[in-house]
Amino acid sequence: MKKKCIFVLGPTASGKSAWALLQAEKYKGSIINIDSVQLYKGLIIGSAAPTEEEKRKIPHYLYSYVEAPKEMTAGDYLKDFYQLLESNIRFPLFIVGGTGFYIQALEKGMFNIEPVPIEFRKSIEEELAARGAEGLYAELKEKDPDTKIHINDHYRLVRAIEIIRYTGTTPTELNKKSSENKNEFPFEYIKVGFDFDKSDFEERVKRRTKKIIEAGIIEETTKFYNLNLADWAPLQSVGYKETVEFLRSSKSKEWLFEAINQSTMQLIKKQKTWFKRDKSVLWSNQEQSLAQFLA
RNA sequence: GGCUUGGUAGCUCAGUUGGUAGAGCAGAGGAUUGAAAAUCCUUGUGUCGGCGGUUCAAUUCCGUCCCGAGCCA
Repeated sequence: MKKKCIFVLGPTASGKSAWALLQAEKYKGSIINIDSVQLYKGLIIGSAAPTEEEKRKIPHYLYSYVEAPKEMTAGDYLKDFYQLLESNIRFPLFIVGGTGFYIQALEKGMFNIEPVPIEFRKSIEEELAARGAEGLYAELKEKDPDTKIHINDHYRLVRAIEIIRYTGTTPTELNKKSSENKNEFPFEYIKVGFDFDKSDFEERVKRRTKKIIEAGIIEETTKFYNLNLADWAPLQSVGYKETVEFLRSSKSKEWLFEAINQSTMQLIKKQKTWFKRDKSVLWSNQEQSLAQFLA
């Protein structure tokens, strides 16, 4: 039988994990995480990562395994993913999560350049801080006239300059090459999506936020906060960044609830925008689609 | 009751030496190739508390009333 994969995607709080768990049991498959926060060890409550009990039922991979202060990148994720596939894991694979960027990276690959040394980026960032973005942006425009990067998007600006200076080629060029090479995902796959209307999400998110706070996101965050890890990238994510602020400035628990609630709704909106443009996602009759695909 | 002060966009507030107003946040839409739950872009008509008066013209000045805050009784 061919090895098959099912991407289970959608905004946060859309019920994809629960569905995937059921289906993985039914088809005796396994579950792989594709959520950029659930990767980290110790960030369980705030990211609504699966519980130990859930993980016992079905093999789960790439959950809670990255230890602070390590920070993951999409490239690291790809590496870990393919390394995992070298071991003997059960198919069908349910790849579950809401990080569109990672899903895209798996599906279409990423251009293959060697990691740029940190000093490289550091010097560019210093240049940016000292002299502003104009110079760097002019350099980018000169080398890569078709760039879509905005001058205010400093993160992408620095990354583009780093690529240009280190590799001598441009992001646009690399992009073209990688789409010609088509490093496609090596298995047969479908993508099923889960989604709700905004008003339904409002209800779900309120419940989720309440649960997260009651389950102890404050305690969870405090552990990292006390280790001076407030700047650790994953702690900038929804739920944790609000809790860090809560710990820093004596805000009320009501404030925390509202803040997490709002950020979660914003996250959902952004995730919807990401998934909307992927026309191959099956948004309805997920179970039939799955049965058909696995038949 | 008197004095002071405030009432401007859903929220917090700028501002207009008189020519009907603008930021941040929120909301809406979008981008997204190693931070992605991050980062960035686009998007602002609202009886400028009510009613009167002065004026060619009032959100701006004057009067009065309503609501909030503070102080004094």
